[in-house]
Amino acid sequence: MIRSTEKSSALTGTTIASTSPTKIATLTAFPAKIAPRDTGRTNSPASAFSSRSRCHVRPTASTDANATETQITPGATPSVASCPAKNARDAMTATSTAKNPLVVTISPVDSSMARSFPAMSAACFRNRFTCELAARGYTRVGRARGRAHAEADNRYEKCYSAGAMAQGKPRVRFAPSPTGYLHIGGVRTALFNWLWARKTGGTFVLRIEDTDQERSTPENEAIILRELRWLGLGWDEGPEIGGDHGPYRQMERLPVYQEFVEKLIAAGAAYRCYCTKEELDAQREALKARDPKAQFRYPGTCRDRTGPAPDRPFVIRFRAPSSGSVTYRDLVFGDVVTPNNTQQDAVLMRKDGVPLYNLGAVVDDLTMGITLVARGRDHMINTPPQILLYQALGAPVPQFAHLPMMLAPSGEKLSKRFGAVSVGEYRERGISPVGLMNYLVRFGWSFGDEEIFAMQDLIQKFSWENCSKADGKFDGKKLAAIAFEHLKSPALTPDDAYLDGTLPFLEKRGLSGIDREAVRALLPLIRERAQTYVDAADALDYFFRDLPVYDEKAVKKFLVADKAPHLQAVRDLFASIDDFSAKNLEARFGELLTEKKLEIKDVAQPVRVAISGRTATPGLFDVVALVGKPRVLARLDHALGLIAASSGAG
RNA sequence: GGUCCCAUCGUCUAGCGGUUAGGACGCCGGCCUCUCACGUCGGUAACGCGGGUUCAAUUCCCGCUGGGAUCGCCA
Repeated sequence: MIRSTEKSSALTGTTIASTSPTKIATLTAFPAKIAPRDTGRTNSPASAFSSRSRCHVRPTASTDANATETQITPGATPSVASCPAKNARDAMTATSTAKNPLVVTISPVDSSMARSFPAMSAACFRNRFTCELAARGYTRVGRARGRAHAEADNRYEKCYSAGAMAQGKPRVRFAPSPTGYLHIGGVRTALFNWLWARKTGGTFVLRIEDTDQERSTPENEAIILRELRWLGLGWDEGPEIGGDHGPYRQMERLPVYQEFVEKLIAAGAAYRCYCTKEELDAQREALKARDPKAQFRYPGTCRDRTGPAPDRPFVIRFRAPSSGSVTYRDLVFGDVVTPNNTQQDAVLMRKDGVPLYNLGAVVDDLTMGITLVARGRDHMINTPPQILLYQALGAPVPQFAHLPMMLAPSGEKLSKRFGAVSVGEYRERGISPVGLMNYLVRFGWSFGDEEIFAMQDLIQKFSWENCSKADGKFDGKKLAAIAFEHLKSPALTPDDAYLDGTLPFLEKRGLSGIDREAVRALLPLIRERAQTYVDAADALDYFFRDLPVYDEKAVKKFLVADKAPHLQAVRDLFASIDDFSAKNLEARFGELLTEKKLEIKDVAQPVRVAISGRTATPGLFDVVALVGKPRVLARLDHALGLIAASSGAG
């Protein structure tokens, strides 16, 4: 029984009916309607639910006040329940065990589609169906592939947000290891976490994962903290500022890991392993020699060891389950199912009591109350074993969000080999920090067609839902262009920020003690010409010297003997002018040109070179006005001197 | 090889079953112009392949191919 909001125009089959949801059938009969479509093809309803299918639904405790329209009668037994895919069966089970009536809508849809609803393909219907389940208060475990689900995802996201707010603010973290400079990929991870914390009023925790004692250094840590501050990514809890969940360096938390390891051992989820690294390496080598393709797994020598413990150092291993699977709902990637039989008894803690990554991360995220773990996709493979640890600990599992990877233009992992990968290098190149973050945030995240954002914008607009899943390649030109957009616009980079960014580079050029306000006055001329703060300092250079640094080629080309009379005339003209405003200068200059029957292009370049030392500057009269009469005259005299000297010598 | 993940211009992306497949960077050309820029106008260029579902597939489903991640007492 179909009700649809038909429009007669829709009968043509080309016009789309209203975009408002079109209500459809009473779904008591739902299973019978979708199942029987046996086309005789291989794509039967059952096979439509393959093991690759992504839709999972689970009843939640929610009650849905809106569920008054059309309903699937709870308890209805779907006739496709016998389909081979467990996932699909889960979905169907949700139907049959639903406590609340379900409402199914199709939107938007044209009337012919609504009419043919009973015959819709199982796959197609399943999508609609699960979307609506999710939207109606059912937790869909994971995002389905494809876009038909986006609406539900969207609504789901809102549900989630609301839920998280009710339970308490999100706590997110950035957990770099101080084994090198702060990598721009790491910055992106930090940024996404930071944005989420700021958007939701949550907490951004900074944790230093310094358990790799071989490579971690305090210097590297200091650099990371400094760069994060430079970017404006301040943390709410972490090194140097403390917090209620500290300490925030893993090497200062060793007793915590010890405590959790003991819990795990007591619960039988972990055990002491007395095998030495050498023994295992030898076994690994032996296996590789026998069968290069085979993958070595810990043989379980100490797994069920009985009797007295050997008097030897031991590591702690996880007793990994060999059956079942781990499923988690990634905020970006949707459902991820990983069978446990691929897990092995990984080492959790070294013999010296220092935890390995998975243990450290889980214990810290747990004890620091982290509610959402957002990190690079390269960590995705670590998530199932970490969830297993949470479960072994009887602890709540946080949410996860993985970000697609940023690759070098070659498609390889972004590394030093590619070029600049550390934040410091971009700072030294004079890239605007907000511009850098704007580039980074647009990498794997989008907001319609918008490209340029102020940080406030981003905080408001950011969401996991708009993250993409595909890896991408770093593009330095695009970064430069976006950073430039930020420097160009006073709205995006206020004068004071611009000055803060530029002054250090002026100092590097030996121009220290410069009057901030004097630079401020020049900013309008500079902004649209400087892609970076380095460019800005360069463009500002000759305003702050007695004499500019003369470019050799420019001098050779424009400060030549036959231009000397022009320069002299200009010099005399300028000397006679008291109102040194750009406007007045231009007017008087024009008169001179008319009088001498000259064209501006014959004179402008020599004058420009004489005054700035270079061929490319802002408008000539702006430059003259801002360099100021005394220095302009001095420079013209100097240029005249240069010409005289060279023609005398030549 | 096992496991996991992904797939729209060269690059970053929009797209949520009907679009002349949009924007941005890059590149090319025009305009503006005292130089350099900015700005502006225009051009270039993409749905990996094969099936299925549908009146209609870039979009939903499956397979293939391709790419990536990972398989450490690194993180």
